[in-house]
Amino acid sequence: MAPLCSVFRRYLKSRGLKYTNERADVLDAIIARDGVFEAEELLLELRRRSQRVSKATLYRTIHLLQDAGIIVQALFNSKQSHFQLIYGRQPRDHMVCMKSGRLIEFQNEELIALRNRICRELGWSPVGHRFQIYAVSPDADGTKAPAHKGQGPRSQPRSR
Amino acid sequence: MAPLCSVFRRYLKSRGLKYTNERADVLDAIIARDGVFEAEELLLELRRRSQRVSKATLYRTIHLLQDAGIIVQALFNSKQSHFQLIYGRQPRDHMVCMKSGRLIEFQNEELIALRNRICRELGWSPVGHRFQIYAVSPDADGTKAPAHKGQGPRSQPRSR
DNA sequence: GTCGGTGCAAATGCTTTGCATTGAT
DNA sequence: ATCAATGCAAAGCATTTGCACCGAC
Repeated sequence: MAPLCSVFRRYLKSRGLKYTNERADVLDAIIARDGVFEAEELLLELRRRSQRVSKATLYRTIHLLQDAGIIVQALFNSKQSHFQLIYGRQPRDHMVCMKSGRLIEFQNEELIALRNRICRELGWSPVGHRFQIYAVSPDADGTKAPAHKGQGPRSQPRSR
Repeated sequence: MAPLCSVFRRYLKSRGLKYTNERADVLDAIIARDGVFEAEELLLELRRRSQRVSKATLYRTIHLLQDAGIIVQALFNSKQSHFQLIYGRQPRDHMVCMKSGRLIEFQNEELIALRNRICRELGWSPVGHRFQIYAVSPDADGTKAPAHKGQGPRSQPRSR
């Protein structure tokens, strides 16, 4: 499989766009994180590597990477967007603990098969999906941890 | 099954909160829409019925309804939140057309079973889930419709 | 040398909050 | 009467955009 940077490069070229240092740095930071990430975290990662990229450029690059099929949106709690590297990997789905906020990723062949079957039955052509399970992790069963900021199925009283 | 308003009422009472006209109106509007909705749409629905509810109250009520387990968040494209009535119904999952933006809901027993199995295998206890399929609907195959504002799997060039 | 890219600061747009007033119990 | 709820306008915050300067091809 071609390294990600050349995939990106090829994509950019095909669109008449340029492969700049900033764009390369962002992609590197994403590869380094290897998991679900949000924009702010990437900014920190970049700073850690003393690679300065402005917020504006970061967001613009994230969009390009989505178009290029290298990353996709993931998760859907909290108001900020989360992304994950997808190119050349099995798509991963997520399970979030409602008590501790712990997040794990998993893959499931059956899910894909089921997804495709559902589409076929309705006459649609599958392109992608997003699946997130809300659950309670075994290690958090008695705990009342700080919990994720997001908003999955609610149940706790709000602070107000 | 108890009517929704009394479920809501009971929830509010249990928290020492009040059942106000505004809250009742919001719930009614949600029931009337019966499907996925966003805050702004509810505001319109309310206005149509000449029931004036401020934006602030609407959002506050939406949170209460989530806590009460009457509605849940749904979808995850676009930046605004989408919700759907859930209390006393089978949870519905969604399929969004990447070309036309068309949205359909579906239910699938197998999905729930699969979800539970995945949880069990990992030792977690399922609470809920969110599943959205990105696909192309049969009727939109050749079309280049106005498409949803959201951001599922990207593929089209951005406007910039 | 050309366009496209970048950073900055300002703008957006959804959602939340502070506060004085109003209303349900 | 009391304590919560409402509406308004202001504040928040992640993300986007306008613009002048910079840099990849």
